[in-house]
Amino acid sequence: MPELPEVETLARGLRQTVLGRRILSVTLGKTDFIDDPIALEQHLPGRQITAVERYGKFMLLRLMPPTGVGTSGLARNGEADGKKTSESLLVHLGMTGHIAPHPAAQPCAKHTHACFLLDDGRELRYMDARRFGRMAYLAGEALEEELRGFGADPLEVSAEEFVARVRTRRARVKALLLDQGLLRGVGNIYADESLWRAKIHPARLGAHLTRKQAGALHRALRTILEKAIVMRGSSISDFLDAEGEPGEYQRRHRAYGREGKPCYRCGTQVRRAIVAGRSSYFCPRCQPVPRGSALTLPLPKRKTKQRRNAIGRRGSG
DNA sequence: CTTACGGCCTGGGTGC
DNA sequence: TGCACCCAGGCCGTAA
Repeated sequence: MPELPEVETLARGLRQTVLGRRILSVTLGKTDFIDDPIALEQHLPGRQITAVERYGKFMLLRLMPPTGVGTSGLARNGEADGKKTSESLLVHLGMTGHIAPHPAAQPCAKHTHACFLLDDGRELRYMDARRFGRMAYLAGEALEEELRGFGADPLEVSAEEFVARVRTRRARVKALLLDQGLLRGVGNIYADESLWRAKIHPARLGAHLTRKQAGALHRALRTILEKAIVMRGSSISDFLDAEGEPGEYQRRHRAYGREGKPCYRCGTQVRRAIVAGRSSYFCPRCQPVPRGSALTLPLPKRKTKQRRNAIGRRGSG
């Protein structure tokens, strides 16, 4: 499940391998995870990839239309061009998404749903077994509006702003960390890891944190994300970078996925509970439960098995 | 207004 | 070998 460090790792890899390449053609498989498949087929061919950026958990491939008079967008005033070329391909990997260049002659792996033939004989391929990801071609105001909906980058936000944002909210701190509108890029793994490091229980309310605690959380989050990027992300399920290599940060996990194992600080067994609708791992001793908080335990009861209705895809835009 | 919660999408893994 | 079910992240509708 790619979060900020995994997407950053991927973006850096793609920057090395596909920056400056031109997209010759587009081939799509299943398209129910793409906002407007026709737009991809219409706008991408001929575009040059002029930048690869990470925006929260999104990857942005910045695109430059053919200019005709030989003015390569990359060569000259890159900054000014960056303004003009607002065209972008947004890619969200969901939980099982992969994106990497392959030799065009190589057979497509299972669940390959988008192929972008490049001008160097390779194909940038998007694979996603569950298609929980998202892909969209956006430009101009539509792009700006999309990006406007996201909060601060956790690596850039100042301590003051982070503390202010968290302490003015009455939601659980875990939910706040996962709220992409508040902070962009944090997912379940790094939320739990930073809360463990800051010794804060995930069910604490943001407004109930002291300034010191909120500050500690800001530092913990930043430290962990930076270390995770250095280690090329966490490969807990099947994350692979642009070179097809797994990350290493899962070896450093202190809370996530460690139910029943001893806390690295105090030896107490790490617990799992459902907080903000997500599995949350924490040390009950280092991260004491807030008073009056009833924790939801995992596997609470048998559920009423009803036939579901299926259908109902993502809307247009 | 803010927050909480359940359901939905999908298919790999698991356990019976 | 078959199969029912759990789970994941993001989003949405609804309730409090």
